[in-house]
Amino acid sequence: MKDRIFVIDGSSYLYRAFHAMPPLSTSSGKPTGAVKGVTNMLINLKKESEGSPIIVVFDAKGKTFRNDIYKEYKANRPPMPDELREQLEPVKSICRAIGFPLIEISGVEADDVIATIARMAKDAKYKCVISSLDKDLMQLVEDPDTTMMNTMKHIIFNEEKVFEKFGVKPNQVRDMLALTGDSSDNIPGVPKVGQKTAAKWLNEYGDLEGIKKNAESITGVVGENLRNCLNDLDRNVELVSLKEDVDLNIDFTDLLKLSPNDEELEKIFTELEFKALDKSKQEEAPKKDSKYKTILSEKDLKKWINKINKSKVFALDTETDSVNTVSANLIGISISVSENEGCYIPIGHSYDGCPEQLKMDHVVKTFGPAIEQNQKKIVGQNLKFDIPILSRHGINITEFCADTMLMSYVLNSTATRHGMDRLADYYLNYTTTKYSDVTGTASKQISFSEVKLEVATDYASEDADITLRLYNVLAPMLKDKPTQEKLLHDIEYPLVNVLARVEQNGAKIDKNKLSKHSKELSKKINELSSQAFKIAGEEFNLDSPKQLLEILYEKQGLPVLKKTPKGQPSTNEDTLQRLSEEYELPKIILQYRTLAKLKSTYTDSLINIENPKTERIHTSYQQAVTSTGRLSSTEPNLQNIPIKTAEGRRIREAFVPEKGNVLISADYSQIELRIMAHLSKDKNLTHAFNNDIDVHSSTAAEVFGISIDDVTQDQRRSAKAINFGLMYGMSAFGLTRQLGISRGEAQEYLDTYFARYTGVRDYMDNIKAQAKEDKYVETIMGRRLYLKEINAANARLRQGAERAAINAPLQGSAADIIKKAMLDIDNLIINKMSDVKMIMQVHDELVFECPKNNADTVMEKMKDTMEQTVKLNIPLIAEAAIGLNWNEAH
DNA sequence: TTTATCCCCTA
DNA sequence: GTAGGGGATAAAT
Repeated sequence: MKDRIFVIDGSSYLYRAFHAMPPLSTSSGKPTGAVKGVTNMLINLKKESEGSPIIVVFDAKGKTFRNDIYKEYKANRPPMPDELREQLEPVKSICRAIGFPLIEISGVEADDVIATIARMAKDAKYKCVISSLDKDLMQLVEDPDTTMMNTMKHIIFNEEKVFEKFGVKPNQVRDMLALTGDSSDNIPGVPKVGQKTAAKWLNEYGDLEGIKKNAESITGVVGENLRNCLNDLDRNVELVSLKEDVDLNIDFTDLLKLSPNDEELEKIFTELEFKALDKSKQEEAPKKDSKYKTILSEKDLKKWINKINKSKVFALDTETDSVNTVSANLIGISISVSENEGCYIPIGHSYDGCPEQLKMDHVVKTFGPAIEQNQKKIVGQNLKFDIPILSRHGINITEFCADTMLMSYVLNSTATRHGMDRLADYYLNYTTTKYSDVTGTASKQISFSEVKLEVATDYASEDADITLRLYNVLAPMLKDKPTQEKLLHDIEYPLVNVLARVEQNGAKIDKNKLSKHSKELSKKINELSSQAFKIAGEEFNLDSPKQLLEILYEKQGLPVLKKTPKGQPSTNEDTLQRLSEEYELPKIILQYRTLAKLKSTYTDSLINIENPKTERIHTSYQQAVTSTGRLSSTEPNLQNIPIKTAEGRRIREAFVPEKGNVLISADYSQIELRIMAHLSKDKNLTHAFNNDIDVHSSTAAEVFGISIDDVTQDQRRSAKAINFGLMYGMSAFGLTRQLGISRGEAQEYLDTYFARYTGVRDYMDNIKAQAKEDKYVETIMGRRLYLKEINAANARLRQGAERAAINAPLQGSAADIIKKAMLDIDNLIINKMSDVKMIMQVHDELVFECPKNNADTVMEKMKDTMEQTVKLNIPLIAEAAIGLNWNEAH
């Protein structure tokens, strides 16, 4: 066998490691995640190479010859993130210290250097293994002595594997890339031609020349597109072809030498605080050797009860046949008391040949009390799901140790999404078995109860195991952040049970009212469609922006006022509104849209989503989704029920109480502006709120230099736009659009505003400066939003982060406050007002249902609790009302 | 059947 | 200009 050499695409792995690893850093704050990832990879490869030479290639700075061929080449590539740039040098030092020759050649790309080395290796009769993730390099595999490997996934690409992945041979990869283009390199391909189509053509006609010759015979839109692009294809081939004769300034024999410097390496590792890379730990990659146990006997169950009793903490997870907490049946429970260990207690599985399981009754009677007594040790992932399920079976959890989803959320709301699969990937670098892996999807989906016990045991126990492992990683991270840990324990954890109750309570809807409304809408929608078709002279799908733009702009010839981000003429409300001043059709479309939206999104879907068992609708509140700390609401979203138009408010009228009850709604008045007054301590703003003066009128009086009594409706409207705009970090340009005034006028408004409200001005300046320094902003309760783009070189990204820096403390503090109010109110309900139900939260509003007779007292109490829940420099005001439907109560 | 795009509803 | 969810269509799979 020939000797091998390995060539590593350093840049490729650096980027990959940067995105795959959590943002680790040294105690002094130096980012090290990517360095660690690459280092791991290098060490693994060194072991695997069995002493063969290893060469590392990096991209050099600056443009390459490809930019001369095509000036847009890689033009859309964002600059390297600062956090990655800082890690570039350490990575190179480590490569050198390990002893790998490191090559950077300017004017060409790393890919060209790699191609050159592969060619040199071939000349010297070596086999070449390229370690990279870049598909461009696949073309080099056309040589049988050259292979490519994905070091992280341990896949070796030879000719066969390339064909498996791309559907073409390595020597056709070049042509394929020319056809499809490459969005990451900004090379445009033939529109609508992806891997599949390109492979089909290449297999049919052999190569690009063959395709070009037969271009006339290819039918359809793609054929048309191909013929339009013929001129670009040669250029594309030139761009994707690799240069094999780069002058490397080094002899091949010199590339084969290894010159390790262990002392230097040790020193670098110490500087980077890489303890885990000690020699002892380099020996073996962690291997999964879990022993998960299926619990089928009373004796085994007892054993695990003992384990729980003796444990410090344990992870718990439930398996059900539905994601809906109101109707889900308990299928099994999994437990883990130590890492790489776990058990699954099946209860409700049912399939042919299913072994006999423990009876639900027995589990509830013996295991239930064990869980309840040890509940302060429970670690879960999204316990808001498990708690109501267990509760329906008589196992009540009111307190728990930790919820890994919320730990991750409070640590950093935007680092990753917070579902378990993502957390395992992000924090443990572990790929979990997915729910759909065991149940299938869509038409082939089976219930979890039909999953075989062996499979279910592995899946469910792994969930508990991973949850525990996540806890072990996240808990120390939180210990370093006492403010965030307090937020977690004081607000987020107690809120879990409260939200679970709100969800279980649900809201009653008047289905008759909704279906009547739906029918009326249908009728009007049909009338409007007919009118639209008449004007258009043909029938078309009014719901299709694509068809609509053809009718409006191509057939009717209306002027194009605005385009969508993707370059299509826009048909959005704003545009149609302006067009309808002169034309009839846009006006009809607008009316159609309004009604169609109400029908499909609200009337019809609310009717459909009512739970047959409770005859109420149960939303699901997401506690770990928003960047700022707000809740969000799904299935259905109860936080976007219409209110602005009369027609829309009819939807709110369908939210009703049970007979004998009423609805109470209480919402914070101007809470975000009040928080701005509190945080900025601005004199003018504080004065308005302390004296209960209408804040928008007050702003109008200041900005327009008039007495508050002389403020017109129009001036108040402008002031309101300014106030809201400020909270969103808006510029004069944005205000121009909002108010339809000139740029100069808008700037004047803002200048005057800041001259009058110097506290607000200073606050905004300070928060931005602070954000640039810290890379995060905080709410009044210490909730953090990390802003990694706050110092970005790209102005658009940086300004976006600046706006978020201004808005997040306002929006997030408001979220903190209403969450605290919900806890206070829930306490009140449990202890003193058991006939009151909290049924909805809409960011600054809470909705309750309670018996009619004491509604006045309840309303006052809720209003008072909301107002007193935190003490700010200005008063908090909640406005409350009682009604027989949500519209009336608001 | 999944994914991306456009549009529109809320605080 | 901030923060969200979701319906319908059309293309990709």
